Amino acid sequence: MTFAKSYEPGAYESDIYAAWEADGIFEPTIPTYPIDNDGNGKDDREEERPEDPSSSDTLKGARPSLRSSKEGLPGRHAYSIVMPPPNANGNLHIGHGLTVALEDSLTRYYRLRGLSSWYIPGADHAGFETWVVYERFLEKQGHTRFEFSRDELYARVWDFVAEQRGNMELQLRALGASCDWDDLTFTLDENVVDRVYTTFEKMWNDGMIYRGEKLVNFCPKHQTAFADIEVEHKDEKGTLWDIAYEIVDESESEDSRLAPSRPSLRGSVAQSAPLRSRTVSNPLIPDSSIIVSTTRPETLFGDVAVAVNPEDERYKDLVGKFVKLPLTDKLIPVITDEHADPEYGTGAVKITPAHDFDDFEVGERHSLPRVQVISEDGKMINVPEEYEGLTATECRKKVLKDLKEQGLLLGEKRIEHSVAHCYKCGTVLEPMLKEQWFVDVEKLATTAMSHLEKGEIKFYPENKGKVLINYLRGLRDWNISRQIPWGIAIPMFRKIDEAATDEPDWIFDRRTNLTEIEKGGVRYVRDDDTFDTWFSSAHWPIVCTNWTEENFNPYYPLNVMETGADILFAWVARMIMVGLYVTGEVPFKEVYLHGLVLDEHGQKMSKSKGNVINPMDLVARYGSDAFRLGILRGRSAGMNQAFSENSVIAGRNLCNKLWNISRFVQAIVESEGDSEVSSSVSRGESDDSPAALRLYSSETSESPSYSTNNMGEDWICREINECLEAVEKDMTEYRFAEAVEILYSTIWDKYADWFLESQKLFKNIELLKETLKTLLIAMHPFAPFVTEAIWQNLPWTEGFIATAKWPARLDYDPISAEEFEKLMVVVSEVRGTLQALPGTNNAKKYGLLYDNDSLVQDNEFLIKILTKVPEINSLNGAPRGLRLALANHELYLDIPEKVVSEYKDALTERIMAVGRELDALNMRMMNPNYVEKAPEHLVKETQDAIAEKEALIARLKQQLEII
RNA sequence: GGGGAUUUAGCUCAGCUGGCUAGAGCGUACGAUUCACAUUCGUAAGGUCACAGGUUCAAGCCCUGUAAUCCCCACCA
Repeated sequence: MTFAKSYEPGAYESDIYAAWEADGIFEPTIPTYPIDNDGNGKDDREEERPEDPSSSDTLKGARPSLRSSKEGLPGRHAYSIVMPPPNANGNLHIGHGLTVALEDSLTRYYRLRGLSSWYIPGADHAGFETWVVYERFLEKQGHTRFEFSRDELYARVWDFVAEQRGNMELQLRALGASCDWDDLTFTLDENVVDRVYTTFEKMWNDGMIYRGEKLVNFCPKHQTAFADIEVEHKDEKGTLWDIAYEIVDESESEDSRLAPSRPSLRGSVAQSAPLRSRTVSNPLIPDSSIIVSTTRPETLFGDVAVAVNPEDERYKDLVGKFVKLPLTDKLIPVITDEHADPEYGTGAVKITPAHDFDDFEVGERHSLPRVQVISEDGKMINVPEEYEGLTATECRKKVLKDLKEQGLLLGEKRIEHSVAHCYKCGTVLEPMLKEQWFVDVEKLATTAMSHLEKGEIKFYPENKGKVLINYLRGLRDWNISRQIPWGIAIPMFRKIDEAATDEPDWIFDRRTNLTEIEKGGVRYVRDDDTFDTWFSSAHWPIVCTNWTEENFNPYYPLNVMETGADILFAWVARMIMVGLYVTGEVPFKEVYLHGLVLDEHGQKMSKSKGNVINPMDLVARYGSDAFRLGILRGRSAGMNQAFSENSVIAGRNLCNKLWNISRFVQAIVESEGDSEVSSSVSRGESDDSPAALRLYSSETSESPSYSTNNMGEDWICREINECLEAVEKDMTEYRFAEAVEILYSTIWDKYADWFLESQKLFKNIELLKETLKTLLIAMHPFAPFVTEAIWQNLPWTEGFIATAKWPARLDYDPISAEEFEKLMVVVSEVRGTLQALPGTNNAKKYGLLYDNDSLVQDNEFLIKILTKVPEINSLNGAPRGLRLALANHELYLDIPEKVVSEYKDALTERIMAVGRELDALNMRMMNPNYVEKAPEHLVKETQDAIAEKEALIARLKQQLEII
């Protein structure tokens, strides 16, 4: 293969990925194995943070003996990370692009560091999301869900998803995700379902699962309930109506008091007995009524009380009395409850436990019945005949009209209040009384909090740990039932043999493939609901790593959980709770949360705004590496940050630069190097040794294959070492953008602009090879394709760069490296001054004169090539030309006096600028406290700087006088 | 009401343990061009670090307060 003139990602990427995959280099190398009889296999693990492999002896040397009796089964050296499973049914969006860029960089980095890295891919059945898509699909075909049984629907969606699947996996490959595809976990895989059932059974046996009649947020369109977290609250304008409830004389109502009943678990429509109509006071006189305010008049039929605040003096006398529910004969009591806010409206509030979350709680406190008046399909039930069957909206109109006619509607006003909406279709959610399965979260949350408070999980950004604790503190019981067929069936069966009174009403059974089962002669029917997807997703680290009770698993807990900050509560919190519950360990040691990718103006991407960026489109145009580099740029943990094509273009340019650097080095090696020399760099790994084994090949302190011959060479070694150190630190701290930035500047500004330029003069073949190799490996986690493409093109590298060994530090002479910095200052000053001179193309016109300056004298050719001045000579005789503004050098540009005088203004400005700097330094030294209290080295630095600037000013002034 | 963030160059963002003469990319201006790369090279301009106090020898960074922007949770009869 040869190097084309520019890097064409499209020509390499898919072949490279296929080669990686064919060689199985993404597979982890450490197996799990049974725990010994003593059962404490886990405890032998040494506390090891692979995130910090730079500490010298972490990776090299002694293969950790996890158990002396189990040779060859290392317990560390494992690095595991799971992919938040993308929807199996969809395409990747920009968020997935970021996810892969982050996670794959980590995976590749730790793979290069020699850890057995396992990036476990997944696909999500995305219960509700996919269901919505499928239902729409059904509708288009003229069908509805009600034509099919639950099992039929499940089978149909399975096929539907199977058709779509694979697309997403191809896209992940295109992004370079170094996943082990054999271990892809689908959220409906058998092992997932098994594990979920096991957990559910355990919870059931532990008494943490209960079936409760509670109010749930119910979407009338999708016919399913949601968890609190899935509800979207929006502020909307609404109307608040004042309605008079007539007060009934206590004595009259004594006999027909509405008996408060205990809310039974099953009793949904404990309807009060209808009461005969009776004479009442004049409704038009407010004194005879109690006025309540409501935004939902149609639910008044479900009212079971009117509540006032216990402190509210206005209603003291009314408490315990009864009021007549308008449009009916029902009498309901006036009760006291803190919920009633004396400041709001009239201070009296109607209580409708079956249709309002607060009222539900009030009802619980006062043992009030729950009267459901709106059914799941949105029709009125349990209401007077003339309202029966109306939709809630129709009913509202009629109720208002009828109230008005009776003079009971006393007022209305427009208000703004927040309304719960379906996050998918925007329909207003109806609080609905339903029996659902709930998880009692108290124990789970308490345990999770205690582990979090002990700092067992490190969060990036740090504050999210506290946010999570705060959330867990107020967590309410978790509704895990969903009324959609596409999901994991809840393994609970209800008794249908009425006669079997001794048997429990509900039993746990795994045979969810059957709608009806028999056990002990009793027949049971399957609950048709499925699990909330977060209930199964909460097991993700457990199921992806194949964690079991029996085996020691070096990949659990995960090293890191990387996911979106927006699902901290929905997912991360639940993984922690369930992980602890199932395994007793936190499921991951660190959490990195990324924010949203916004458009270039900081706006959220949305289809309606038309500002959606498709990552695959950018990959197609600029290459996978360019995309990855671009999206990591300027990004930090937890922040919603803008993204634009420009950053991808910058990434593309870097890839091309790297390509051309390699092309150039390769050309030098070919033209100058002889084969004998080049063979000495190969480092003793035989060609046929599998990649996996090379991971553990001992790292030795081999003597370098090169020697440095000039200060530029020492300098680049030093710079590369610093770069490596920075990248290692940045990766440990998840500072991806910084890692990319230091690589960018090292490769471009230092390696190409200075070192390679100087190598046009001095060619150090071995050093060129070694430094290029080092930079390529360091760059590989972020730009896997171009580095591999180059690696494969270079004749002196072997195997895949993807499984290469993270480079060791380069040897160099630090004094010589420091000298090069001085030379750079000289070169920059020459360039800058030439630019500032009037006229163009100055570099080629004027030579450089030095007086008694060994740095310049010794590096004449190097300076010439870097500044492009035509000649460099010793100044023989009196100074002439333009003196350069360098404190420690006697350097002149050989310029005619006429041109020099034109430079006078620039020179004056220069002197002023240095003067300002000098003043600031002097101010500092004049402060006795500074001299006394600041660290000694700082004071000395200041003194040195003053001396230097004073000397410089003196020289420049001298120059000015000459002009 | 409770909680969490953000505010630094025209734009998007770094700035970690206080030592800064505040950085990068993009953009802008000027210049270059056979010799790896115009997806290039060189040079430069561009800053009241939101504001007001405080601590300190020293504050972009720490403390107090203010303003603006944003997110999450709860409530809104």
